[in-house]
Amino acid sequence: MATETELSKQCVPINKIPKHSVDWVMRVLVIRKGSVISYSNTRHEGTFQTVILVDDEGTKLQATLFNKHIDTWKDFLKTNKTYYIANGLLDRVNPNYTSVHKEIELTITDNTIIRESDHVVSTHNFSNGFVSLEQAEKLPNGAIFDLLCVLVTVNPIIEKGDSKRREIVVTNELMDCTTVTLWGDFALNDGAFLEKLKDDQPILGLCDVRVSIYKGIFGISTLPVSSVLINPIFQKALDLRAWREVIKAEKKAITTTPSKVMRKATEVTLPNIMDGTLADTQGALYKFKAKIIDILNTDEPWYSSYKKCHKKVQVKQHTTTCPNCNIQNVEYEMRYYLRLEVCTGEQRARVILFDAAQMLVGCNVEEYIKTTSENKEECMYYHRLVLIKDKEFNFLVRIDMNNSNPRRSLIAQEIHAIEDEAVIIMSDESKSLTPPTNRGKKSTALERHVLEDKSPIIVEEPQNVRPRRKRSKKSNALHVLEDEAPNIVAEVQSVRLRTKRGKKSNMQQIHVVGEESPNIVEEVRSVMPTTSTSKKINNEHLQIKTKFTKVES
DNA sequence: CCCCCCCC
Repeated sequence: MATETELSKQCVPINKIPKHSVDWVMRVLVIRKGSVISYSNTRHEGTFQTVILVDDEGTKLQATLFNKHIDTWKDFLKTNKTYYIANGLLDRVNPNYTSVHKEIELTITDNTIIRESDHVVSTHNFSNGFVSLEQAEKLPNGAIFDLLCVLVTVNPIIEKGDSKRREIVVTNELMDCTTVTLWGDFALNDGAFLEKLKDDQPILGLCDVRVSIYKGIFGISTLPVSSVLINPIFQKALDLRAWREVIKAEKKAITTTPSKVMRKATEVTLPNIMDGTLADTQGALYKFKAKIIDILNTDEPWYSSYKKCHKKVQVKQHTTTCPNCNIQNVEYEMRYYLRLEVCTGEQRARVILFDAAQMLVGCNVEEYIKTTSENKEECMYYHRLVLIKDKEFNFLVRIDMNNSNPRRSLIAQEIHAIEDEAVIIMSDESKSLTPPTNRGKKSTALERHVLEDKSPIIVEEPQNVRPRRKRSKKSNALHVLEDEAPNIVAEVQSVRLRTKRGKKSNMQQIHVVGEESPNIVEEVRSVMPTTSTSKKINNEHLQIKTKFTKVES
């Protein structure tokens, strides 16, 4: 048996292995180990298992184990660990199936040697391929890409016949929530694990997922070759995590940060809106700053709304009527209806908030009615509502043309305290999108898309929120390289290193996985910055963010 | 030696 050093010397990057060669050694990090799947077709029946590997160059390769090999290597090829693999069958990809590598895939044979390694596989190149949601949104339907995002919600699994799916909702600092549909194994296993973790709003690295546009709405789906990385530890992911920590420290719901529509809306002044100089385009949205000077219906900021037309229903004894639709016994629900008096200088206006009232109050209307009816004076939501008076807000409104009221009536679709936005909004949409490296890799059936950021408006690159590790003086070339690229250092590792003071850790994690024990949840928690650390990060982050200048959209 | 990618 070859020693680790010997194996190490023979190691070749995946893309440098000569075609048809059987004499090679690769060193790879496992980013996914799929479930064991049974199959039966006209030719064969049996079981197989798929593993996704990545090497130092960021090249991904799919490995398949069949039948007895699954059991042989059951304690090997574990997610987040590094292995030497030698003497596998490197075959051309089957064009009928998707693959993570455009040309080759690996089959584990009787001759295959697999050995666990202590080596830390660099995720530098691998992490370069990840794009943000706003970059992903520009991709055409069907494009395959790697995404970094923050998990917001996990919906229940839906099973229809043999098909299992589950929707999760993700976001990032500049995007609205986006739905990712997890299929099969991803819905069942990864989805269940994510559900446990969702309150921590983990950062997700979704590898080889696909753009899936339905009815014009941008969405994302997993493929059989996708991988789900939970809390990846490369720099891009840490940057996103730093943003999430800011939001958490501010005790804000990640979903109530200003939406993309809000950020992109044309900014006008309240007099502009009220004097009729703006084009009366139906449905046009305008953004303006104003101070709330009065809440006109503090007592009951809601109404009974017919579920179909949203107009107010009349409830008389046991019959409900929608005067608008002229129908009786209609189904209705309570809906916010908050009327505000706002002003900018001398200019006053009335603004109505329907569902947007939740952004001010902090809970849905049912919760609001319930808690205020129990004890209004002790209800935190009521207090929050009352406290909006005399504060300045950014409003996103549409002008209600159908109102019989001769005064223009403004309906707010979104509202955000200005003090809040100063913290959250960074460089707006122009935040420099770090151009992804041109990997140019293709999956078999579908073109793998690499975004070309032709003319990025570079405002200012954020500094690393985490201090770079000091360069070790006696380190060899590889170590220096790693020190210069802190994104390849596992956070789990760095946390341990900090506590263990210089003891070499054998951990190779590039992310926190959802494979097995519930201890992993604890692991995630332990990795989370402590309050003081996160405060520090926040401050640094904040300073960086406030340095950004706003650029016209 | 292979489930092929779905759905709202």
